[in-house]
Amino acid sequence: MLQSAAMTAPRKTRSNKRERILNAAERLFAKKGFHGVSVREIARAARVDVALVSYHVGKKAELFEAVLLRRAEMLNEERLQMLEDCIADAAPEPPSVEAIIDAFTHPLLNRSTKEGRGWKDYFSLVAQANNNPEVGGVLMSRYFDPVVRRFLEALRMALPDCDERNLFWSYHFLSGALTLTFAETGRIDNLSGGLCLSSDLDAVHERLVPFAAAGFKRLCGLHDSAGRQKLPPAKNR
Amino acid sequence: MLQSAAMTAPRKTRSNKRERILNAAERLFAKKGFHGVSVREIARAARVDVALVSYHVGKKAELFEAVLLRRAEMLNEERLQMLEDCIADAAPEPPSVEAIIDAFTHPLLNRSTKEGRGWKDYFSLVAQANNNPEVGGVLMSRYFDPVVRRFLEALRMALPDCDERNLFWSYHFLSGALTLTFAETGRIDNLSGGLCLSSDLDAVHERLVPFAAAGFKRLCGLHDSAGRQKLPPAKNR
DNA sequence: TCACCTATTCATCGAACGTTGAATTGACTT
DNA sequence: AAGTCAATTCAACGTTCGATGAATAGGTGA
Repeated sequence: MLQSAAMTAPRKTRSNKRERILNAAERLFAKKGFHGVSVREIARAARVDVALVSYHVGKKAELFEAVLLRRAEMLNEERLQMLEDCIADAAPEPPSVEAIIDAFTHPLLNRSTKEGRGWKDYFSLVAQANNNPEVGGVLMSRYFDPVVRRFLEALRMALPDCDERNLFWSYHFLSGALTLTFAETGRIDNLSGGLCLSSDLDAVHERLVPFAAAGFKRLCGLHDSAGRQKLPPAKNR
Repeated sequence: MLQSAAMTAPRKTRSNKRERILNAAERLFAKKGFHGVSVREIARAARVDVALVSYHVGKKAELFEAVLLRRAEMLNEERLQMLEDCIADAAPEPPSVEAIIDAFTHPLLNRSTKEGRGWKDYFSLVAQANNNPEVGGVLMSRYFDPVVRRFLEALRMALPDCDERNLFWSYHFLSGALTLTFAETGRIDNLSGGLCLSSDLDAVHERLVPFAAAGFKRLCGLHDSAGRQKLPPAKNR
């Protein structure tokens, strides 16, 4: 994006080997995790000499970040656009909680179903990273939280006088549900005897939005602030 | 549990090195994942010779399973007991959705807060395993799904005529929210500017139960089956 | 034509990996 | 006192790891 001409058509050289490396890394990191794959294995899968990985991308950790960053940018753009659209559509009323959550989840679930395998691998990678104590609180925050803050602002419009901590925790629950979906581990296939499929993200999209919206409304109060129900103390046992 | 006497007081031999190995493995697997730790590093942390790992536990993969299994058994016992209690307390009425979800989550969150560091490490390990496509659909199913099925049966009592697929997916969302909580990545600390803390599982427990219960009721229909609201088609865009 | 620069290959470094067979210890039985 | 057996240590196997410096190829601009 920064170097305009040199990136798109630099005479005729510039092979696609860097892309091949990133693609292979994406697939293998998604399948086995950062430490579960060697740089040599990635290079082999990309049909590229090992030293080219260092040359084009850098060290192994930099390769991981490059894979993570590559798709995050376009994702974030689309999510913000969809959020602005849904705010504009509802104006001057605030948008519904459902519409906001849909703008948050739809660009992800839709890409994973409608586009190539690369996106599925990418989201599986995100799922593992998000639950990893080494990177979940750092890389994920860096790449995605700026967008998350915008969505939280919108949710404050839809849920006025909402308690801040309830809002953050509600988002946390939504993030966890979405994240486990991306992992596509097949566990629900087993549990449901084949009635539900991890890979059926359309089925998730139909259900995650109302599920999470109900949770947000319950915690963050959809009623007038006077009549809001109090949380149970949860001090049993 | 099988060998009764030899386990508890075998004269005086039988050091605790096997336990030390499992403890060190639990901590390091939780921090860096299966492939991120070497057997030698685990042995070093346990202050034990490398070969003792193979002798007492077996191969690296068997060590991982042993760590996972060790606490799963007592967890499952307590969860089932709490479920039976909550069913008995409510009888002859079916228990509330909130009570069932509390029986499902409380034994986990409570141990993680009230007991030693080992339990926190264990749950962090579970969080990573649950989101890992290599083991999330196999090991997690094997160790925890028998208990999950019992909870789903109870939820069918509380939510009669519930659509089966909605029930499974609702559980999936709950599992994701709970799982991300266990990871304790610190991401919400950053996002909320310190207002919420990953380590504050009491705050989670207060909120996860009503959040998830609202989602279950929304998806699985708390009203009479005639007046149930239909899901939006989600075919927008 | 020649120098230049990027892209690519080759060869190799030391370190760490998981696992195992053989040797040693030490408390108990006979 | 000798024997037994589980627990533990020691040493080493062959393999793979991430990284890099030096050499090569090949199209481009001077």
